[in-house]
Amino acid sequence: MTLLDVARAAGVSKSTVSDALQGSGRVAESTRDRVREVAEQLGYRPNSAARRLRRSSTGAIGLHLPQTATRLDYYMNLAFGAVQRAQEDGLDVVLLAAPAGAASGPLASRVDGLLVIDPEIGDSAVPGLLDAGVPVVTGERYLGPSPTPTGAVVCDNAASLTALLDHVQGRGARRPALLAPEGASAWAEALRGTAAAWGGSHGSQVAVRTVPFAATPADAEAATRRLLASDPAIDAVVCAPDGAAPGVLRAAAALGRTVGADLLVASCVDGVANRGASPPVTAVDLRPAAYGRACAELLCDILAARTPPDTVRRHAWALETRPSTTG
Amino acid sequence: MTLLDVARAAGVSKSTVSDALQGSGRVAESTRDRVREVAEQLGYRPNSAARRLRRSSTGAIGLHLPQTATRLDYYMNLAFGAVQRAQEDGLDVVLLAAPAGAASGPLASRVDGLLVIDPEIGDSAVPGLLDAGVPVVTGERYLGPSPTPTGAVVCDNAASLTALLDHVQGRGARRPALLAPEGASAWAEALRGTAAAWGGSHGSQVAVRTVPFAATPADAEAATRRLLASDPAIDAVVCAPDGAAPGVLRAAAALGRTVGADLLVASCVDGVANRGASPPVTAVDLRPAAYGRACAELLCDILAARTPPDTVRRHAWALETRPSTTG
DNA sequence: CTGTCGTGCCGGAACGTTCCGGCACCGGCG
DNA sequence: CGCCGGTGCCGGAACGTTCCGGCACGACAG
Repeated sequence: MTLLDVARAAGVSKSTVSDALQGSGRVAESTRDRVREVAEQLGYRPNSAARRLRRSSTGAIGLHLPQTATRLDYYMNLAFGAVQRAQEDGLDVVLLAAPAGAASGPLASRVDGLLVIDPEIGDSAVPGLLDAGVPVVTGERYLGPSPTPTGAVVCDNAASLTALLDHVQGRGARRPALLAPEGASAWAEALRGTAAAWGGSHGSQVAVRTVPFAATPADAEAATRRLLASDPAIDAVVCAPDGAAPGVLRAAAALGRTVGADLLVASCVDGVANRGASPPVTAVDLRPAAYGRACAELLCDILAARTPPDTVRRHAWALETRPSTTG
Repeated sequence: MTLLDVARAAGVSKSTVSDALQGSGRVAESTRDRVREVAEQLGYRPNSAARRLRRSSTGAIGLHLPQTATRLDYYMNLAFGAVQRAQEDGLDVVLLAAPAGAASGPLASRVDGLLVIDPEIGDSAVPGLLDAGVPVVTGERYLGPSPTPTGAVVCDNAASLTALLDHVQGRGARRPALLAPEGASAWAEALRGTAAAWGGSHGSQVAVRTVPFAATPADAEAATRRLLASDPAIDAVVCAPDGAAPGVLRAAAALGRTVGADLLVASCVDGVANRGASPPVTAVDLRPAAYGRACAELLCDILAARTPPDTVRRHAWALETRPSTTG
């Protein structure tokens, strides 16, 4: 079932069929309709390999997630959002594993563009991806040296953490603390900077402790115990990493604190762990599916030359207040 | 940088270059080495579109995950395992979102084969995938009508649940209960059946309650409260869904039970939620990354005609005993 | 009636690879 | 010396698409 078959059936040439179906070229409207109908009826499906060869595009984009992603449902949602958006432009999304360009073929001939989510300095695959010779969109900025400018979709982490701190202050907290992720990601940097700035402008220092980028509840529990032991006046804990807040709740319970009353708890990343906790935990909803969609959309726009390759867009977040801070 | 460029540089014809690099055809070993060297030095990368067109294969496989997967890090691990294995055969993995063959092109021209993980009867995308005209490997069996036989990698869920029940019995439990997932998946069916069988052969009925396929801790907590309220003699709870076991722990704590002592808790799916819980929860480790790898490997073998398309393989699990059952 | 222009369609050449048939060459045998 | 089989390499066709140049034809102005 090729273009030629359709052409024969419709009594026109393959060029006309191509033009008719593509919407390009000069084709009479009547012919176009007829061709479309014949193609539809014959169940014609363009051969993507031939199309890609001719157009010298691959019809696919690559998606790279942090190695730690294997733990976070956040990235799963993001991935599906990206797939949905890419699909609207007829693009496939191929999942990139650790040794990106190594074993398999060259990236450039396999994808038209790349989505690199939360690129960390320590991730050895990232430089190769940024330098693959295809347009790149990063989710959050890459803080390392970048050979070429890339597009990016960024969250205003400063604003969201500020909102969180303002919120707990509004609920009576006087000495908030932050469990910040380690690592040199844009996210980690922004949180630390914002905590310091907020402390400066509000007169009360924010106590900052470091936990792993992909902290487990156990990590958060241990960090919280140490934190509250060293400074019992802490009356609010903002736990940055996804899924770790339940650990804060456990530590609070163990230390006889009442979450929502004498200890407020919040998280910088919303997720099922926060919604399902007891009490449910106030969090910043980064809306991962929409975020993935936004990244894919930007890349599609860049590929279609609808926007310059170094475009930066913002992604909106929302504060979800729950009993862990509202009592 | 095409085959022709390499050919010119090496002073041979494009056919010879192709043969030399592919390892096919009759080429003198010396020529082969020289061509390889020239290609390497020139940084030649085969154009995948041209290759695919000529070979009429796409060089990619599709991966379909349950819609509920967006919650489970289990599937994320599985996906990465599959990607790694596929990469070893030079295949890309494209992520398939909900409306699989609808908006975008026809599946058959985009992928050489399909991985359909935990296919549920209720998933409307599944029949189309099974019927896409390419080899399919399912992770766990599909219980609905299948137009053509598919390959499958299965876990012995009966054996693993039996092992779990035997384990808690060995630790003194006399009245175990199961929080089984709803839905018509092979996994759900196997668990229910096994619970009934185990109860029959051990003289003590296993109490079975249904929770959502992708139950939250809150779901599990509520179910456990109802369970223990209706039957206080229950002394072990096996919680099937991934990530929900912490809810069982919360319910136990609220009802004054001591987990690991007068109430044993275990899960049918291991994950970070079990390892990081307090106390850590005994679980069946399905080794998702290895599982994904096994699925991809089977598909690769089928595509390479190394094994028949309806091959079924087993995947090994391991029981991880932790304080929630060992005290 | 002739020249010009625009519309609608077509033929053919690419895109880069694989693979088949065939040619030249060489050594061995009758 | 002529024939034959095998080895090593090559040319060309094909895969299915897109896109460019061009041709035929009708309309319209001069």
